Amino acid sequence: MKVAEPTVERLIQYRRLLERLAEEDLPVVSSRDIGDMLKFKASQVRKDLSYFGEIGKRGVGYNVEKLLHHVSEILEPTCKWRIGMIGIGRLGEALLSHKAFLGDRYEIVALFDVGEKKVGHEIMGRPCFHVDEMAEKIREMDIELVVLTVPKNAAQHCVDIATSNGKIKGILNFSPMAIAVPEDVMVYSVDISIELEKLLFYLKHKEKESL
Amino acid sequence: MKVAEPTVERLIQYRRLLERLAEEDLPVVSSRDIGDMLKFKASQVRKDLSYFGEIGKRGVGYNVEKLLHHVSEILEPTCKWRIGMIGIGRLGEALLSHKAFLGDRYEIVALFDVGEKKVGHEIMGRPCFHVDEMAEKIREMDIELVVLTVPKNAAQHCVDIATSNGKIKGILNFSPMAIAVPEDVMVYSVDISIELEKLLFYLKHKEKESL
DNA sequence: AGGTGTGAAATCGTTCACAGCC
DNA sequence: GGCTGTGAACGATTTCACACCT
Repeated sequence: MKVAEPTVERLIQYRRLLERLAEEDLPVVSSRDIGDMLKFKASQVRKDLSYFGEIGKRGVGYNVEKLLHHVSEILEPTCKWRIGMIGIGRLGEALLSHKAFLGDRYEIVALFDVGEKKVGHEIMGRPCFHVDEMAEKIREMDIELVVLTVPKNAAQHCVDIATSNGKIKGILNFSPMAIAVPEDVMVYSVDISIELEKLLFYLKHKEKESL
Repeated sequence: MKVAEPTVERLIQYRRLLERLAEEDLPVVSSRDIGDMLKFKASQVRKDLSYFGEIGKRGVGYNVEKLLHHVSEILEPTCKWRIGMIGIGRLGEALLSHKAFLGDRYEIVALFDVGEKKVGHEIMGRPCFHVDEMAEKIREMDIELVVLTVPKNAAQHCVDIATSNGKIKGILNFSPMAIAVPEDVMVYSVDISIELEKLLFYLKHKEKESL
């Protein structure tokens, strides 16, 4: 079954919200409640949730526990992913301790860098290897996913090494580069300056309008 | 003139690419070249670029300098934005030194936190104030934009204080929360775990398919 | 009454295909 | 021949509107 990307994005947010609501022991929510809290239209919420079967009760709403279970099921990965992080600068270190990477559906098992102060040491409990050993370690350690937090000049080089032995299935790219990868590797990018610049652009336009 | 969000996103990437090409003294590029480098369809590139006037030469391509100037003009803010950063944890510090915030179109002029070790000190050259002083400092220092890098429990509270005096026009939110803001405040969010989870979701689905 | 599930309509964004210019 | 600019076709996503259930 094919699921549209905006839908997946919202499902992830539903799960997050539902986890909170479940903790607060709220028994039911309506699509309108969810929409208000997450800033989506109620009809959008209903469409998303009905996509995987009828789960709500007409006239009542959705049972929080049941819905959470349902949504989690949809999102749950089949296995625990082993992740390598390339580039342990400030951003890399920040991400290492970031909640996003503390889930139990994945684990950062190895770090890669080129700095003498890092290679050969443990950083926040994970071993750090030299980028030159990366292909080897990826194979040895069964790493299928990498998080890329290197400066833009190094990005493509690191990607080439990482993907060279065909083990890597996905890359989460924090560098501001459009990286080239083999066909079967999936890339998602988080580009901080794009979001900042978008905000600036639309702020400018709103100002113009209101003159 | 209204510009679609995906278009703005691409324009930002065109500018980035063109800056590089200009440095390399490349005189002209075609829509196909640009598309290949950024992974967009050539027709998409042409549509985006023609949206603001005819700027290319048929049979030749686009003059790099001229196009860069043109695109920059479209994206250029009307003023230099003064930014406040709320929450100086690891992520905040990483962003402080991140290239995204080093541009000359904006400047982080103040930091806000609650930690004793930070408040009252300078961090990477910027003064850090207590969150309780935020409303006051925002007014005094003419801050119109905030970057929010606080834990999720603190997010809404900080947003409420920051927006309380109506000076703040935009928020770049790094916390995994749908924050509530006054109508005239624009919010963009960078949600790291959403991107990671999306990647995991589609990787799972690709695996299933290929069975 | 109140709230879900869902086809149909509307909106938004991308891609095609080709005329027109260099 | 090569490449842009653009209306028209297509595809994707959101929203509406209402039947149906409790």
